[in-house]
Amino acid sequence: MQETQSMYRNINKCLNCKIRSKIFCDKLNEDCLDQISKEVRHENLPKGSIVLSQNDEIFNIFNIIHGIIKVYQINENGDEQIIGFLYPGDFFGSHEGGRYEFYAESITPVKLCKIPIKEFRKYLSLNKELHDSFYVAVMNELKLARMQINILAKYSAEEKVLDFLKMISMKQVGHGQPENPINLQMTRSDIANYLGLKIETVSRAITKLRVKNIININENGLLMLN
Amino acid sequence: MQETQSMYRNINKCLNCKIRSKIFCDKLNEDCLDQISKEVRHENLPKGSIVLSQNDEIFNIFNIIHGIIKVYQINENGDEQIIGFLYPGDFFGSHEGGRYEFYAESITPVKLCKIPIKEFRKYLSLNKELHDSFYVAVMNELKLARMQINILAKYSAEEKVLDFLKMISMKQVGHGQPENPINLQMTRSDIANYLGLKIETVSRAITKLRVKNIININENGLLMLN
DNA sequence: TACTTTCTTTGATTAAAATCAATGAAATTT
DNA sequence: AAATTTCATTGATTTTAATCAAAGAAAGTA
Repeated sequence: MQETQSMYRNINKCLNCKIRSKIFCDKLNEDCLDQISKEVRHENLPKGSIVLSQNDEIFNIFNIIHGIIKVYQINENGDEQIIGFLYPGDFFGSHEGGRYEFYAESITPVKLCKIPIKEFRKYLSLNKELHDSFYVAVMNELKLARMQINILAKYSAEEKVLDFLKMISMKQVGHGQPENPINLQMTRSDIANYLGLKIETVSRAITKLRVKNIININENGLLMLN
Repeated sequence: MQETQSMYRNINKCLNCKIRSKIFCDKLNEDCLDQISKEVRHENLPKGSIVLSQNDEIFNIFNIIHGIIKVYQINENGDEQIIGFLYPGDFFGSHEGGRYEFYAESITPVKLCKIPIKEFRKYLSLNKELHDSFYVAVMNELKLARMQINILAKYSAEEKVLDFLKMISMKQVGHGQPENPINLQMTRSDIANYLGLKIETVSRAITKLRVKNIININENGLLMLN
């Protein structure tokens, strides 16, 4: 971690950030960007890192620069419930009440942009466009949650799995990847948990979808939506 | 609808509103309240009224003063998916993108407070506390969506139904009702839809919970959580 | 490379929910 | 009040997913 960075480098960190256009950062002018650049840290973390924990006090919010994060809650029975998979350009960590409401864990190596919430709030109150843009990001979280509800309420395992694959494909497109092949970085166990199914059921559903030629495995062993 | 109202009546409409403390309105000072009172309309609607429709342009946001609203989306297959039940003190109708993302339909007679979004936005930008409070309300929606995800991902129908009953009980408490008995205003069909189950399964789950003495029916035929 | 360990798939069996069907209760309409 | 419609419960059967079990594939470690 380089604590001493030139003004020039600070500007560059945010100005040339490859996810800048995906998130509220594009609402900051160069002056602002220079200011906030000084507060922001880029962190590289290996697969399996817990970035933040449910009930911990909120000190930072995060943007994903690359890699995938799984987000889960521990429910009243002590069970893990995955509530989302986050991709480059997604942000996470902001909540009312001062404490994180879920765990965030990397399922691939990740590069994160870590913004101290205190600093961020300052810019929020100064910059109306940023405020609005942040609101859009929260609304997007809500949209995703409702997408998951619509998937979970489906009756058949096959439908759930197919919808899941379509959603991941969409996510890929969202950060500039092609819609096919589908890069399933999460384990069957994670998919099963997300969908309220068992591992074996997910596996069988994928096999059935393949037999029906709704999906297929390409020459590189990667999943394709037909 | 009385279009001519005295200043005095306007102030009273919001100042003495019984849900004022439940929602962002309590962040408005008397001057503000007087201003916004002129814009706000109270509407009484019978059971079964569609208050707003998915994809319609957003002109108003709503607070529930009394009664219950069910919120649902029509998914890509044309199926209805209920994503929430709203109670007095809940607000709905605000979305990014300028169009409502769901239908809102009364399942009891309701009294609503209807606020033109244009006016509301004006106050949002003038009043930082209101802005923050509104953000809290949106975060609360997100929390509820995640609660539904946690319920839907449960494996057994019995668990889903029990969690649903607990949630409704909590909702009642939230607007000043006792936690028991549970007033299930929605039909079995609505509950089943919300939980991703069939009507018969919901009915059987309730029977099983009663046999296990986890719930019981009191002398007035009302459901009690034990 | 060989050896673990973890992850994934498939099969057989059991358990649970959907479906089909009928009846009963409640609410609404006439 | 009677008739109709809607809603809720229960039973029998079928379908689906969970569970139990084992083997094969992939990834990580010694």
